[in-house]
Amino acid sequence: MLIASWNVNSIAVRLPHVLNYLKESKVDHLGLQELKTTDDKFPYTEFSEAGYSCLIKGEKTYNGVALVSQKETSCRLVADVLPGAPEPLQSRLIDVLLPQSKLRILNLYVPNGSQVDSDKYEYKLKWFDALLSYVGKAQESGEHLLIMGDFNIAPEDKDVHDPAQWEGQVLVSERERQCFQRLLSLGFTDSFRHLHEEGGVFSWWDYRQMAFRRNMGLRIDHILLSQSLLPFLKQAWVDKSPRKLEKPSDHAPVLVELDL
DNA sequence: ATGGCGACGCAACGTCGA
Repeated sequence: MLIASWNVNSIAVRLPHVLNYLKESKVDHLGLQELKTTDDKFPYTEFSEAGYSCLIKGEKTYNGVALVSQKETSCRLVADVLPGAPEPLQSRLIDVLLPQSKLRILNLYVPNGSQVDSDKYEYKLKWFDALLSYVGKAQESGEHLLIMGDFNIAPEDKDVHDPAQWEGQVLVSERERQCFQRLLSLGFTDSFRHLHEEGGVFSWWDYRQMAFRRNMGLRIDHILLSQSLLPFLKQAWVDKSPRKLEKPSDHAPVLVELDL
């Protein structure tokens, strides 16, 4: 089973890339973030014609998440709102159960945080507190749990192209990293880091400064696995190829292969 | 040099992202 997470920065603009990617990569489940569109404008038909069904939580202009799954898999929406998330409510979580494999997939778009000491930074930390509570409750179900998405947190300095330049900034700050560690402490494993020790592997590169060409990036997109899923992990990687296309998203897909 | 790029809403440029 192939599972991927991709911040597409507008599904309207990136639809051709996403459809091509499904065709080439044969992923079974693709979590999308930053749809930047409302549910009624989501391109259900195009995905359906490609053999995929979609559970989505859209929003006008900002945010928006979806789980795109091969049609033959039965999927049940568990939640599309994060209880206890701070106001204003934003579309940043979709929680889907695949009953056949007893696998629960949480697809997230964690708030960016703007700048340390901003209101948005506090929003991010509060949102993450709500997430920790939610995940704690989800664990009581006894299902396999996979948490993926754009976390907007680079867990370690080796996930940052220039740690000195980024020191203390949003996405790498100590409080954000503590949030990420607290989530791992609940019993989750960063799939990529579990299989790869090396730094310098990133999932996001700024559009400016020719950052991608110079590999000036951050690893902020992650797929976390519950302990019960870890024995099934075969591979974890970042696929940089879509970032090389014309008009790319600033993020690349991150993937896992599970022997489920 | 704190902007560079890109999407959105909307019809000029401000907001947001990371």
